[in-house]
Amino acid sequence: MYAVELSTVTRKKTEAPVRERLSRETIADGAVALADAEGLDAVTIRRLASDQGVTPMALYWHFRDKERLIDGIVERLLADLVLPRRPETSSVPWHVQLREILDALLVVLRNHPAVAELVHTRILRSDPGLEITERTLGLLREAGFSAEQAAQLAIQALSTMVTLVASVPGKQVGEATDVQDQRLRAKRASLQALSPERYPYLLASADALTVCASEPEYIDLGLDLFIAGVRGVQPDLARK
Amino acid sequence: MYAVELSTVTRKKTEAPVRERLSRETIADGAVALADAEGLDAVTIRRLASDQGVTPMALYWHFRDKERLIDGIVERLLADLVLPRRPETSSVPWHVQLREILDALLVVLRNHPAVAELVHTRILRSDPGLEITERTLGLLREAGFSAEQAAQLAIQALSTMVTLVASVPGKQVGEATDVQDQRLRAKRASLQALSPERYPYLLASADALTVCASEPEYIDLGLDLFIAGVRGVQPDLARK
DNA sequence: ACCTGAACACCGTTCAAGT
DNA sequence: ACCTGAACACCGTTCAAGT
Repeated sequence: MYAVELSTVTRKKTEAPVRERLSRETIADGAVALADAEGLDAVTIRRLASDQGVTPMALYWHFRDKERLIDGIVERLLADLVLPRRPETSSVPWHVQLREILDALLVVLRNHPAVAELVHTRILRSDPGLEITERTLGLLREAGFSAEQAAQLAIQALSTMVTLVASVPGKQVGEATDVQDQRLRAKRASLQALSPERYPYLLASADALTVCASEPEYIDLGLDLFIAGVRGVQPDLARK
Repeated sequence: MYAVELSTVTRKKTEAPVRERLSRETIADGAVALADAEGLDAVTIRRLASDQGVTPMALYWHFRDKERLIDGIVERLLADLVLPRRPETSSVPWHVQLREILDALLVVLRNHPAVAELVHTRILRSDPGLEITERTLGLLREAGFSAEQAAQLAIQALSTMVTLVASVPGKQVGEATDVQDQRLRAKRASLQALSPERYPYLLASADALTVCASEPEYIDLGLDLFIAGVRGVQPDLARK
């Protein structure tokens, strides 16, 4: 693991001859950029510090510990969230509005898929996260769900979106293209080597299980699936 | 982080005076037990070795690296998977069978929620994993989905089950009860401190967002949701 | 207010050597 | 075949000190 990092990665310090001041924002931005480029594992305190041309301990003035730094990353990510305006008439069905809201979340997650998973446990720690949860809960209540059901569905909505972005088959951020090709080739081959008697369906879907032909299609299907699910479990009394 | 571990955890070595032989199975079992007891973060090569009364390097004779060891954990977990028999008549609708299969997966995941997330990228590396995927694909094809759609839905089915178990609100494996209480109290308080004008629905659902009143209910809702979703996106021609 | 230096207690892993 | 010892290149974090 370390060996791979050492041999394939050249540490590009982004330090200017004279460094600009550190701040929570520049650190978090650096972390997002690093994750996008080399994957989440590359995001360490020491690496972030060295990229900024600064001692690891410098970061501790801005964040209490790594956990808070990660909170900062998520906050930075969700800051870009643009929620659709609340419609003025009540003519737009709740499930259409819910889809629009979740789509807005998907947009920011897909901008930085490497850090998407971090959002999972941290939605309620930022303003935009509170906002989107509030809107989601409102729509679910409108659909007839109880406060408790709405809470459970809202949590599942958000984590489904995160999982969706993080589970696109064949994708692994920060992997060199040749390594990725090699990995996928091996995976496909191991599936195609299976017994056709025991695993006919696996063989028929081997390609699609290995790599996603169309990422947008995959994501859209996941969103369709979730919305259809919520409509399917909607309390009968409120159905509309 | 380390400070916390050091102060709250007493390293109980399970070594007998005379150690029994190591094996891939005993190591993987130890890892699962450790994760159950103290959370996934506690599972390190060095800790596992020390628990078995052995040098860290001893593990490298049994597993090429930590990645493979984790594969071993997942294999161990999925070995307990008991799939329902294939019904002999075709009178059982596909979605009922799909539910039974996913329920079987949920059973093993819920046995060891701490390692559930590891299954996500590793289903196809074990025999039982191939088996459940094959069955899932078969039912989806029967429902009228294409080989590609079936693959995408199968992946989402499995990752939804994993996420479901890993996302039960308020749960965090390997956390001392008093620490957990404190964390949840703080979370609830921060939600209840929100502005009632801006966040009326969040306030109404604050408790349910903090901690799960009923875990089985939460999981069941998630499963209902998924099945309803698949039925909702089922190609019209094949609907039955 | 913002950052550095030195130190500590951990990681995963390699390589040569022991039985 | 199975395991140990010593070493390496990393981690996050604390604490005291510098400007």
